[in-house]
Amino acid sequence: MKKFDYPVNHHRQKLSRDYYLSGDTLHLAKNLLGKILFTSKNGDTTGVIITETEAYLGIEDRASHAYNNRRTQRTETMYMQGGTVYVYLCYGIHSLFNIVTGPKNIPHAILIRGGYPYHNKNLILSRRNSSKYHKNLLNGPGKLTSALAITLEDDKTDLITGSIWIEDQGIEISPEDIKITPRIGVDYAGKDALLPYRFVVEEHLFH
DNA sequence: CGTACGATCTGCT
DNA sequence: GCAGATCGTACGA
Repeated sequence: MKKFDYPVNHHRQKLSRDYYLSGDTLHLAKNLLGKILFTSKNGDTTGVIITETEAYLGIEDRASHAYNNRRTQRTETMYMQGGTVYVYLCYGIHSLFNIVTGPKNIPHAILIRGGYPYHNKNLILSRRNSSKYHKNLLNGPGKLTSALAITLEDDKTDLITGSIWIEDQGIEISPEDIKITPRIGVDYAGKDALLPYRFVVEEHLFH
């Protein structure tokens, strides 16, 4: 069993506006693997290592909410500047957490689909109604938001100034440890359903 | 207005 | 492995 070697000296480095403004959403989706996603709720801060992402490439991507330049009350968030949080309700139950990327009016987003406990593990466990870590604890976008107490009210939060943010704490994921697959649950997207826009850290790195 | 359905999870079999 | 939960959103009448 291989255990990931965390950096000893935490050099807390919150990701900047410029990071999210990059127009290369596929690169960002890969680069976000290993970064730490934090939320602060009622004075409690929790953080998870991002281990799974999916890219949604705006108006030309049939799987994207913003396909064909669709602008509605819900999708308006996707047209905000990079570094904005996009949360929407899925299946009537789950709040899914996305990061808007690129400049204003380019509605790209990255769905965060999985993580590994990093900070305040006890609160993460209790929010997930679990007594100990197991491999299915945070392996899904709804589980992740549950663990971090992210709700629809967090939609439009700014990752630079708000109570949700992402840090680089020096965890590097090498390309050979990233599995690339089609996205999950987008069968309706026709040929775009097969695009290799899902990025998953090999499971053996964390447990 | 009415209705169909979803970037899912859980519990039960 | 599968059904049921559960409600906001999108879109058409």
